[in-house]
Amino acid sequence: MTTTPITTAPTPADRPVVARFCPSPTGTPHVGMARTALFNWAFARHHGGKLVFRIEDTDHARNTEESYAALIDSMQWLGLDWDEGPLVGGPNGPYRQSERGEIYADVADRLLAAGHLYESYSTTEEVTARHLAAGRDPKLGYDNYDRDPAESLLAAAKTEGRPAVLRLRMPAGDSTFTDLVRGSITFPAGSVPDPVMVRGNKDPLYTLVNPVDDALMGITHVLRGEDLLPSTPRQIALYKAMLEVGIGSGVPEFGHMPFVTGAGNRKLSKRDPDSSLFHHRDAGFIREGMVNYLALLGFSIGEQTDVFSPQELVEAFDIHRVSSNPARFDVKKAEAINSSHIRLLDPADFASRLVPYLQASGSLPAAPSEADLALVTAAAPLVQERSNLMVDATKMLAFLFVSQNEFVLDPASTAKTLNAAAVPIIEAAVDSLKSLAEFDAASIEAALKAALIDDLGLKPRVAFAAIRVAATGSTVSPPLYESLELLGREKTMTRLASALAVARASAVVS
RNA sequence: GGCCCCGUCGUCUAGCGGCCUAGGACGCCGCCCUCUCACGGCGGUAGCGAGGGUUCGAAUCCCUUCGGGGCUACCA
Repeated sequence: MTTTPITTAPTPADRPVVARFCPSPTGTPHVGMARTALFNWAFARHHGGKLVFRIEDTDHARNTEESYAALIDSMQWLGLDWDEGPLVGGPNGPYRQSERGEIYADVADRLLAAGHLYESYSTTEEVTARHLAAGRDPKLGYDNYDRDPAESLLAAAKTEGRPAVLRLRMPAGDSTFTDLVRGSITFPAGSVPDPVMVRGNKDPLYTLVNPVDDALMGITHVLRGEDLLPSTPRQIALYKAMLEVGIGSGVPEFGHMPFVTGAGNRKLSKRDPDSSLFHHRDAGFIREGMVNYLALLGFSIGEQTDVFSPQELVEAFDIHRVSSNPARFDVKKAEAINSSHIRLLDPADFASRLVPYLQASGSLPAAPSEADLALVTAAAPLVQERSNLMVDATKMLAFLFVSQNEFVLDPASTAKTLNAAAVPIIEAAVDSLKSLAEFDAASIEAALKAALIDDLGLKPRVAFAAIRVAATGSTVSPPLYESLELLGREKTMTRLASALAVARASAVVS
């Protein structure tokens, strides 16, 4: 038996990069999946190549249209555009495998005719029985028994009416290839059994369909999760077989990216909310923050830099610099990165991105008025640098949008500040504010300081705490004077009056 | 069990034989700033899994070992 090493050919300079992202539409988009999409996108864009977006929906039992829509949504949200695929089409479509059945059947026929595929009638039980009988480990997997079956056995199986699966005849010898992120990897001869390519019911499997499409779509680089690393030898073998029957133009290069893990060192479970991309979007991650953090999971742009834009990522991306060890998804760090990006936003941009979050939290109606939007624009700068997540901003701004009868005082804040000692403070504040000529931040500041700091001799932090809770409902709020200005004189006076009542009541009780 | 991958602060990483008494970031702990909360500034905490080699010199190269993970389907 001769040894024929399987090696990926180096990409010729005249072969433009064509990367691809090919998820299965099952469940809700996972952050690990998003990271894979991001790296393929960054790789393609960095090299001025193409990104093919393909939907691997051959498993009819698990695929859903909802999940398909979510996939598109997540790509669009992250700003990862593709050159071929759903919505944009392309010369090698369709891009949903469920619509490519005839192509796979044709390829399988040609491979079968050429002898690269063969009919296999062995059942799992029969394979196990043979291993046991020969004193081998029954977990060894398929034994390649049907490669060259005696005519009689084949005929017997056929007359029994047993359906045959189609298996790929793996070449002899070690499988060696150079992984773009891990370097040279060798699978010893005999460690990869002949894999099933087509089911007994004629349905093509992922094992066939994925390389077939990559070949037909001219994919030059396959960047995917390391869980697929063990399937690489059989895929390379399939590529070579296809080449012999005139399908495709070469074996792509492979790069296997490390897992994104959760707590412990376990794979981020689908049930863990941190695994859900949209969970984070709903919590207030902005696109730039998520892209940046996802990129940090296995890639670093430089020794002292960890905040960068999608564009900077594209410019710097180098698949050879991708780390080969798994990365934990750390929400704290992700939020810190996100907050940096929120601060980097142009104020007007920040304000407009705030609108949907304000709508989701109920502060704004589905169709906000001009006045509503003007208030958002005016208020946004007060919270832009105070927010790690967009929802932080909505929480701090809610007091501006809530009507007086829906306005509620935070119990803990109220207990701490709206007590007997607050009565003279609020009374003085009311007096100083009611006759103010201009109700703007500067005037409010001057009036409040004169009345509370100078006249009552209070420390600022105790003087303003009661006013803050009275107006915003909480001890945590945007800056006070600006908040009052935006609230307006009328609402401010109303809230001060009702807070005064609360303070007096608490004084009576105590 | 077999095959494969991985192993630097708690976490993500820089490091690709001397620039390392190991750098950055997040977290955490102090202090400063301050109308709250943040921002910002300053300082601190903490790491090369272990054992052998190779070398004048090893976080960096080799071997072993231990640990973690993946694959081992007529799922993808």
